[in-house]
Amino acid sequence: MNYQTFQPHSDLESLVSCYWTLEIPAEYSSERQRIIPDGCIEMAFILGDDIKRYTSDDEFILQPRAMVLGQTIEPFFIEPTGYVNTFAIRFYPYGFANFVTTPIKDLANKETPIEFLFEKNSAKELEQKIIDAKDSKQRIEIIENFLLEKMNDKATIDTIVKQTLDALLLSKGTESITTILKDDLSKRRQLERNFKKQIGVSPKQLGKVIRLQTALKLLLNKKSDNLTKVAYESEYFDQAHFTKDFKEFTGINPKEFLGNENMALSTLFYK
DNA sequence: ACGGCGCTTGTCGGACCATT
DNA sequence: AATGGTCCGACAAGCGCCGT
Repeated sequence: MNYQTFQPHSDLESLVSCYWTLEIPAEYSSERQRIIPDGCIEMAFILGDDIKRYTSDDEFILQPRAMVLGQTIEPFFIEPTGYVNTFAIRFYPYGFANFVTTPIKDLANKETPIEFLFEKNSAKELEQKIIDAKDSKQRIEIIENFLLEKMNDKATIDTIVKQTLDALLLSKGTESITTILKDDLSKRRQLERNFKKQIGVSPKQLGKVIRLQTALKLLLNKKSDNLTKVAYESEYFDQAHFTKDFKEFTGINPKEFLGNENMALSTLFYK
């Protein structure tokens, strides 16, 4: 297995978290993988064999080979059908709205082929270029040119949305929306509307995702002492509330997660 | 498009419980 | 004593709708 991340061009670094590639030979390719919401929007190009995404226990779809995966607020499962080779762009929560006119909320909880988001020919052309490129370095160049060009006719992000988002990130998802708005309570309705449109989920939901991610990082990196401690450090009211949120976003409870889950991928992604 | 009203729905603190 | 969990009421967030 070979997982690599790359830093974006400085003009894009406020919008793009990173580029990443994952390659797994068919003979090592693994069983079902649990994907946990992390607040980011990804654009991914499948360069290897198809990848399934389960829509229920025993039903699945094949993911589009050039797609955008919007905000998710519940766990889901994917499974390689053979050789895995993926190139992807990880956007910050607010990052992707700058490149498309589609409301981001329409992308939530599913994959959208890129030809639905960009002018059809340019999407096709982009996909082909990415496929033909000889290495990640070239792919990054291609995608950066594409994005930088799109940014020129941009719909830039709302200031209230950005402020709220910054506050959420800073407080690791613990600050209440009302507190963030403080004196500007008149903006509440507007914030709700714009946040959903530009980020894809409501402010509170993103806050919860961020808070859980904080806890998850603690669990994975520190090897964690006990769950109570992790809960308090991530500012959950107590361990019981932590478990409840954990289950909501991951589908399992913390102990199961630490115990028997194949955490290879999760660990990779939450450095 | 914005701000505001008010109803519905969701969240969280807190108390408490069963299992190990 | 630690852990994973339930339930409830108060309050926060979400949302349709309406006037500007």
